[in-house]
Amino acid sequence: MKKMKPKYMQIIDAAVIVIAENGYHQAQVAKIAKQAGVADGTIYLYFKNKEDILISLFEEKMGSFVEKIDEEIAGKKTAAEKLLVLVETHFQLLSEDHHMAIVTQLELRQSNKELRMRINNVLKGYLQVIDKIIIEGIETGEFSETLDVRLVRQMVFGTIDEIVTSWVLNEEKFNLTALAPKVHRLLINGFAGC
Amino acid sequence: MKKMKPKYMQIIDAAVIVIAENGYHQAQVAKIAKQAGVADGTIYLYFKNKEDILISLFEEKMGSFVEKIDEEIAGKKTAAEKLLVLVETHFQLLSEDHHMAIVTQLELRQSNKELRMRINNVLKGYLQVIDKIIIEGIETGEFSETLDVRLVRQMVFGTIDEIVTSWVLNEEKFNLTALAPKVHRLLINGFAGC
Amino acid sequence: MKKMKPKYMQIIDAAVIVIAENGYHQAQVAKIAKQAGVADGTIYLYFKNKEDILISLFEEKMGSFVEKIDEEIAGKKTAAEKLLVLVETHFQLLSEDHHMAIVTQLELRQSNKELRMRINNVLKGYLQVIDKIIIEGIETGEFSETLDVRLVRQMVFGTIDEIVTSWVLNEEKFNLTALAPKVHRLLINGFAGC
Amino acid sequence: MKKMKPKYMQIIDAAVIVIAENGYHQAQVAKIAKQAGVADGTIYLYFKNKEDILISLFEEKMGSFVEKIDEEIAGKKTAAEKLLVLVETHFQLLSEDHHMAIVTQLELRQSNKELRMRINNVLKGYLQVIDKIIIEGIETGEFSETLDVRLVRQMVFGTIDEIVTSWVLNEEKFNLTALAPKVHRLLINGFAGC
DNA sequence: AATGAATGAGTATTCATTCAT
DNA sequence: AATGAATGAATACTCATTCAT
Repeated sequence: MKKMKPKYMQIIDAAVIVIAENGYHQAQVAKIAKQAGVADGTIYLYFKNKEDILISLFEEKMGSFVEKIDEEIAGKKTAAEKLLVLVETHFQLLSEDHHMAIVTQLELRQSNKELRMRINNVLKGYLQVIDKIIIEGIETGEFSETLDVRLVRQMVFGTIDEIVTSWVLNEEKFNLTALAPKVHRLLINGFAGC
Repeated sequence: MKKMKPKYMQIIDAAVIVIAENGYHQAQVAKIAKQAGVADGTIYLYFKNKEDILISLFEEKMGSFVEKIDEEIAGKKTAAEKLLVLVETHFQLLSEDHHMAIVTQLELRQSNKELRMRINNVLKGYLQVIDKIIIEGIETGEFSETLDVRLVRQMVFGTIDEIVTSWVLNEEKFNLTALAPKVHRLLINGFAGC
Repeated sequence: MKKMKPKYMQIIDAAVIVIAENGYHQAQVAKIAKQAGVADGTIYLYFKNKEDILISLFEEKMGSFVEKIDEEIAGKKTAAEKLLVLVETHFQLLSEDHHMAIVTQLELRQSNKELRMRINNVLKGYLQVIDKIIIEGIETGEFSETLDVRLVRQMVFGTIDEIVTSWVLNEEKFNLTALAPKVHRLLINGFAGC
Repeated sequence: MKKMKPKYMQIIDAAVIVIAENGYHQAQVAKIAKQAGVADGTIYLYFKNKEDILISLFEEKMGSFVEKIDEEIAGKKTAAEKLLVLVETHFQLLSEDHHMAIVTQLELRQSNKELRMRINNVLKGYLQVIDKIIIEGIETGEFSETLDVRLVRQMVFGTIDEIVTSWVLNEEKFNLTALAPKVHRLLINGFAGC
């Protein structure tokens, strides 16, 4: 399995650094190879092409992202609590990884439509985690039983994503994680705050 | 004033079509010129460079977008009503303009960071419209007085944007405008639906 | 006769200024037109094309250059004296016209081979003045009767031209005209200075 | 050291041929690459940009030019003899290399001012060879002790250059090398031929 | 497995010239 | 005579990918 070979992750980590520091359009394969300490051609022993590096990067990172969130959620009882932990952990993980925050929120979005659709596919694993929480909340009666799960998921993800992007664009000047409870309350209660 | 010259809008409209149909990275100046029915060089009588076409495109379209939403909102009394109209009109306008929907939700996001920051600047006008509604709602007591305006705005915009993008990615298979009331209810009342 | 029309010289004078101040390759027709205070299209009522402006420029300026030198030489008796006056006047006229010095020594040499051959043709009038002095000197016995007129003319012109070019490249920091007697002595007596 | 790689000189030699045969402004990079038998992109592995090819071309060729002249001069005793050999070798080397003659006398002068000043810099090595001869001649008493070295050098170079250019413009119809003794005598003795 | 030299397709922009008014 | 908006041909350079070693 190629993922076991040390150079596989070495190249992916190099890609994150190069993209974060140079921007998507300045992240040439040669630069990634240099950062990874391998020859240009070596890249192609581990990845089909440049796009494959980016997809794999997203898959690997998003995979462990979802794993960590799953772990954190596991112990929580109510759906509301789980949602809070999801928002908190999402904010926390990106706060801790400056490079990944830039790459996911800004740089990877410059990829072409096709690549973005494949990235969206990877994202589905995360969206399912959100869906599960919503469905659980509806079933336990915590959330309104009339909720449209897809719409709610889009509200949750859209809100979180917009806030994180804004935080990155503002050069991460404020404490993102601290916002989690307020965001959670907004999502649960809406404007009314009933 | 350059905007009065017919070829100015002619080129911008051509750019929208070419970008929507070919994708951002396949939207060569020559293609835009051909679509607009002018010579390549004529483009440069009206725009400084290619980037200037894209900025101008966004300014012109976003300008009339905000204008139309402002008009629709004008007659409404409550902040909640205004918010509904905003969501409705936002959905409506993009539903009516297939090409612009693709361009704003998918293609223009592939532009480089600098261009995107300039686009964000144009977007501010729209965000201020949202802010005004929120502030009005707080002042009239419709909305909770503890709301963090920025966060709320990010929830509103992030939610709308995510829904529209998802609609475009799904090839506009469902009726977007019809979702407005449900989205509005979600934003106002949250999951609880009190 | 087109040369009588005021705009003809107006455009030529504008070309000298534009070329001197912007360089040959930055001297666009539009810039010359603007400097001359006419529309771009008007240029083509007086000149066949851009090259024709440059040829005409050189013809007009070189014409009056030769005329003035002829006048100065007229009164002199010996060939040696005439040669001194020629060098002196050549230096003097270019010292007085900063723009023309730059245009003739640096900028016009960047034109293509064909244009340069046509310019060389115009130059022949000047070279004949030199030839006449040499021939007269040989006939009066002032100069060696074994002189190869063409070679001597090339030495005279090559020397003068190299000195003027060097003076322009040095940003005209020294008094060019003051060099004339030394240059004259060198040409007449060579290194030996017998 | 890049100069050791065979393709470096291969490209430079191709550039000389392409420029000589097509003219400076028709010497596209693609043409040079084709003539050199390499891909367009390969050019940029050896040269920073097109201008760098031209500078390097001049440096390499002028370097060996000066070397050869230095070698020829080495065995000669008097300054006058050395001057003769310099003129002779200068004429000889350009007679032997039709392409370089065209390139140095006609084509390279069409480059822009900045490139020309960098070329002038390379030329300084040659001018110093001339200077050394003049200074030596003054010190040994062969030449007048009142000579202005810079002026004399300009006379020598200006004369040689003008003669060679004229020879190239006349399509090299006469024997250039055979002129050396006459040119030498002219420079040494001037018109008087004492 | 690893290398890195070589490849070659692809594109924004300028500017001399024209011609309808 | 004069205008100036419109034209469209022409070109250096980058970088993902390959393949001989």
